[in-house]
Amino acid sequence: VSSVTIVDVAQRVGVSVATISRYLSGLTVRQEEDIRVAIADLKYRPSVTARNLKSGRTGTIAVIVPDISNPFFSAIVQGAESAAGDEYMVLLVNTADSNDREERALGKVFGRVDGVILAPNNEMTKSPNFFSNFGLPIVFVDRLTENSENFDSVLVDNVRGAELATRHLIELGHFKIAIISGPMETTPGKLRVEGYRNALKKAKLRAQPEYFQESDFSQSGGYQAMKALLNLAERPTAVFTANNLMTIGALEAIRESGISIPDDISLIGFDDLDFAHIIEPPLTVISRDVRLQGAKAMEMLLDRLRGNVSFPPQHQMVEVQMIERGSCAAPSFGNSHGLGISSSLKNSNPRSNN
Amino acid sequence: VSSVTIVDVAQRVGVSVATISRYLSGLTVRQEEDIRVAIADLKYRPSVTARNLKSGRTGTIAVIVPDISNPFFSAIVQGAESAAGDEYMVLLVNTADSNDREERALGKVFGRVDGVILAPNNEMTKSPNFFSNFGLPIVFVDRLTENSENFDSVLVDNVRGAELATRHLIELGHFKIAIISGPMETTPGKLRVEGYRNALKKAKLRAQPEYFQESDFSQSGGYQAMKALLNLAERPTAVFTANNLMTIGALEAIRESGISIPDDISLIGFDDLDFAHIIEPPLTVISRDVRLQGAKAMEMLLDRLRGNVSFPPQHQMVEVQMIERGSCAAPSFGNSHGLGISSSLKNSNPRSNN
DNA sequence: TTGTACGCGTTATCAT
DNA sequence: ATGATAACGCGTACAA
Repeated sequence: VSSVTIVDVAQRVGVSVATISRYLSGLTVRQEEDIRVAIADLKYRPSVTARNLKSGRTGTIAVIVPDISNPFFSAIVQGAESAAGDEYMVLLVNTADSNDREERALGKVFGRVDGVILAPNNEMTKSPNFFSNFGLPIVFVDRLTENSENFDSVLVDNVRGAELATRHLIELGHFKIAIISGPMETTPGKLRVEGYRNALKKAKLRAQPEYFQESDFSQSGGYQAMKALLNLAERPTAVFTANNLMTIGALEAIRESGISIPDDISLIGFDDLDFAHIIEPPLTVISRDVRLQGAKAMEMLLDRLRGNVSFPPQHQMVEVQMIERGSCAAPSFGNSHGLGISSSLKNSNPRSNN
Repeated sequence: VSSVTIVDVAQRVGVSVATISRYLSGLTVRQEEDIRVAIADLKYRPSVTARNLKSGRTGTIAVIVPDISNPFFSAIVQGAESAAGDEYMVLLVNTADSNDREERALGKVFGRVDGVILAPNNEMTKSPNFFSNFGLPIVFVDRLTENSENFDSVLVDNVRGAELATRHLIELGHFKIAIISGPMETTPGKLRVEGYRNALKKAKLRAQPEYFQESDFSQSGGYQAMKALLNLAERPTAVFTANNLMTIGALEAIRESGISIPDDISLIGFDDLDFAHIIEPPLTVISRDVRLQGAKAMEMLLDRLRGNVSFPPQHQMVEVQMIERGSCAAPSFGNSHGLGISSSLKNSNPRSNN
């Protein structure tokens, strides 16, 4: 676009292009001052593209996520961007939860970037193979794929987080504990169910199939799953929602049904919501530092890029913590199970609007 | 990275590089089949960088926003990304509300992108000059700068939105109406105040200085501003918060103070929140299609890029609409001040819900 | 310190 | 339809 090249500057000053190039690289040259003014005068800007071609590097890193509209992935992107520093910029791609789009995205970024931070749609994608072919550095964030153990990754402690949540409910006295889970073919989907089941097992509680709702990590999915749970003859007294969006959906369904948190049902979600402390009751959640997770992914990638390509794949984990607020309480046994009638009193409250 | 180039393929097949290049461009060549297998065999991938150098185009568009963690800007980015199509990818930059970083960002993206979508930090930045120097297509989104009328832009109808909100409060019977405004040096900050004042003027209401709180579009800013309003001797009966984040902050402050919405105070915000309908009471807001706005910006840019560089600067506007939910009601005069009885007849209608 | 000249991987022009 | 070759803009080894 700029059309004024290094030769224009050279001619203007009356030196060779090499001299200009050296000046640009910070080397000491004779006519520094003349060159400076010539550059300013001509409004010369070095061509990034030409430099890329020479150097073989692009100064760009791709961040590929399934759903930017999910605040979780926004935060990942934000963390990665902030950690990129002055040296690298981030190329953002949304795969819209489609494996097809994900693979095309990988094809599209190839050659434009020096590395990739990928949150794959699910574990079935063949992304790793793609990259092992070409030797592009890649780090997986939040989610893995088959064979991805050969690559760097930054996960969260999914199992522990889910166990923490479930145990909390158990300790409050619940035993009819449901889970609204993400897709079992995703890493967090699978592992959070594992944590849930671990906790039940340790408490010698049986994992009842009707309390397991596999959903899709979306708000509407969470809504429908919660609806289903509420329609059960013997509905759970507590539920663990496996991600932020589904927690919102579940909340919606609960609000709509007119039952109250935590009196009628306890709710705990994986990942905090920025309004969790504002609503009534404030939501108890399993939380983690998402931006940090994104930043760590970027840092691992930068390490690779800085030549330390040798060391074996690193697998980092971000800690979780439970933030107790007001959405979990001991179960009330007044109305509960026993004999099918349980839910008859539910429709006693005539809130129809909204 | 791939190190296998077009000449490798050419040698393998036994033709010249020109032939391979032609095959790649879709022209008909003799040994199509041989070439195909050679490419697959060698795992050859054309160098994007080399192509960029030749063509002078990068296939990339920069999207520069002040704060990706703000869901509003996330949605802008998302809209832009989705509208980019197969031809372009988006390079994301966060300026973290710093003019310095914004200008450095412009410098960094220069040469790497074919165009820019910019939401400037404020109207004081000299970004437009920067671009007019180099002739890089740019479209402003959501915010303008001085002299930016010479460039494409996609705004929202700020004045109308603010007027709508304020008028709604007036019609409910409020006359002690406060605004928590964004920075006056930003476009939405300035124009939403204008709309607020317009509405007051049309109703022959005086804009009282103590009811004007200039804040910074952040959650904590909204929180503090609302705190200040609540501490007033004669506190407002209604407040209009000029963006999403400040609405959240205001909500926090109100919750904390123990007064109730809408009985003690009415609240209406500019821009919807994804949990606005979940909380109690659900929030009345001025809403717009943010993703559409981002998508429009991208489309305008693509139009320019497709050669229609000639037509004069376009200034599009996205429509707003009010979504009435439950956070605004007629003022209750039980506890309040002296004798502004004027609007007493309005609270005869007990519309509280939805 | 400076200049010359080649190469980075492609595409496009010009002959053939 | 194909081949040779000159650009694209820059960095750098080499020689001076």
